[in-house]
Amino acid sequence: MFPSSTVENYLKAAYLEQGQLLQTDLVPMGRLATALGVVPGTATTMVKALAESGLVVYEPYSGIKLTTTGEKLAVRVLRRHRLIELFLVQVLGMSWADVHDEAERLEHAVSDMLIDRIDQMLGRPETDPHGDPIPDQEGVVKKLDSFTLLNCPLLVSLAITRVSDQDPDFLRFAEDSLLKPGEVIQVESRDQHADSVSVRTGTGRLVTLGTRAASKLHVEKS
Amino acid sequence: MFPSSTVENYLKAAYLEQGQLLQTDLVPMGRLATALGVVPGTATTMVKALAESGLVVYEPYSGIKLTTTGEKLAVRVLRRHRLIELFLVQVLGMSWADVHDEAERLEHAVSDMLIDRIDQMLGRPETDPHGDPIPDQEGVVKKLDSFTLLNCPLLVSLAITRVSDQDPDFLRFAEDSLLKPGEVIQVESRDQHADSVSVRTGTGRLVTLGTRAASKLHVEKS
DNA sequence: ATAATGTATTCGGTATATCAAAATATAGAA
DNA sequence: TTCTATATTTTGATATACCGAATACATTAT
Repeated sequence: MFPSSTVENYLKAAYLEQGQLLQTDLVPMGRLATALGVVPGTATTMVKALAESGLVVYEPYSGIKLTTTGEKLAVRVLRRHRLIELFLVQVLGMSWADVHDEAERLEHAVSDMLIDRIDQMLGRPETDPHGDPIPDQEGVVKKLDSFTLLNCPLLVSLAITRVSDQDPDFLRFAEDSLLKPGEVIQVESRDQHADSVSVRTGTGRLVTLGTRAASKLHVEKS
Repeated sequence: MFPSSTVENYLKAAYLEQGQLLQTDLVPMGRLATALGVVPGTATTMVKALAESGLVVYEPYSGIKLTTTGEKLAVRVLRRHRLIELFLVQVLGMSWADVHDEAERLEHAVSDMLIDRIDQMLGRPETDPHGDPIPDQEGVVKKLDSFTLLNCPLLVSLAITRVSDQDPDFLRFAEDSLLKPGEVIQVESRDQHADSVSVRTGTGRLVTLGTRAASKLHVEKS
């Protein structure tokens, strides 16, 4: 059968969590439950059903890992989500700060036919409004961006490529500070003890960010 | 709370059925169940819940009627549905034959904000691709069209205003026969015994329809 | 090695939405 | 009026997805 919205959300969450794991390759239950906004017990129950359907591998007390099938489905959901986000910004003129929530619901409702049409209309784009890569029809995801404001070289011209946070308030702040993808900036200095990073924006304004925020801004040499 | 997709579908179906009742003003359970593709027992259970929530008035063994609240909700769903259909045709270039099913899912996923943007982008349209009226923001539905091919005058120039069937195959047939909304035609003759109606299309071609099909084509003097 | 801590799992329940089949009501025919 | 056909309701189950609280496990600190 067709995966329910809930199943799609579990797979998507597992995929995204998997992408930012450090040591192991298993996503622990707690992470998954938090990401989905459910209590751990619910995640356990659901994950067992997903394992039953061959979408994840479940190691009790350790965590889960997507199977090839599960990953394919997750990537397709991500493709829909990101194409919709870009469509909403480019065609409907919505703010990049608001498109995430809208896409969160639409991603489960659009047909493959419609998504392909949108993809075509947008010219087969490679990234969404936040700079996240859009998987292609075959499910291939371009893995790029090496630097964040925390580990990039100082005093060289850099272009923002990605802002990895979906909170509308943070996104509006980034927009107002000229830190949207595409903007050119330069990191002036980092202060280990102050836990901060100072950035010179395109207009010459100096913005100081905490490392938490700085780690969300990805750049490449420009 | 917010109505579920299912509740929205029940209200929408009730509204549409209510609109084509003849004698009574109560939609019988059977009609509702058929429209929704569920067994009668399911409809009964659900309708009791809807009555509990004050969305319908339920008369056991007779049928249901939407309350003011229920009707408002139904009309809002219909507004979303029809605006989406038109958007898919006008902006995404989809065929009018295919947009119904797509809209059927999207209508439950779009926000009011997005719908208003779409409405604005389309120039506050009054009808969808099938000629059905689009309720405005306040929920006012323009009730028009008086004639169908079954009761319109013969041998006068008429414009198709509405095609009241959502079956893609029928819609494709109508399109191919130049019987889409906007097309100008003329009814040549009706034959009671043959159960048929003969129509001269814009190109001078003669198309003969059964009364069942003819009743789905609405016209106005042009 | 054992206790304490934090994470996971299990268990008993709930809400929503559905079906199949049995029971019952209504309306029309005999 | 009684019978019968049709429509409706009731009943008992099922599937999905969730919560809260009790329990079990694993790891870390003592």
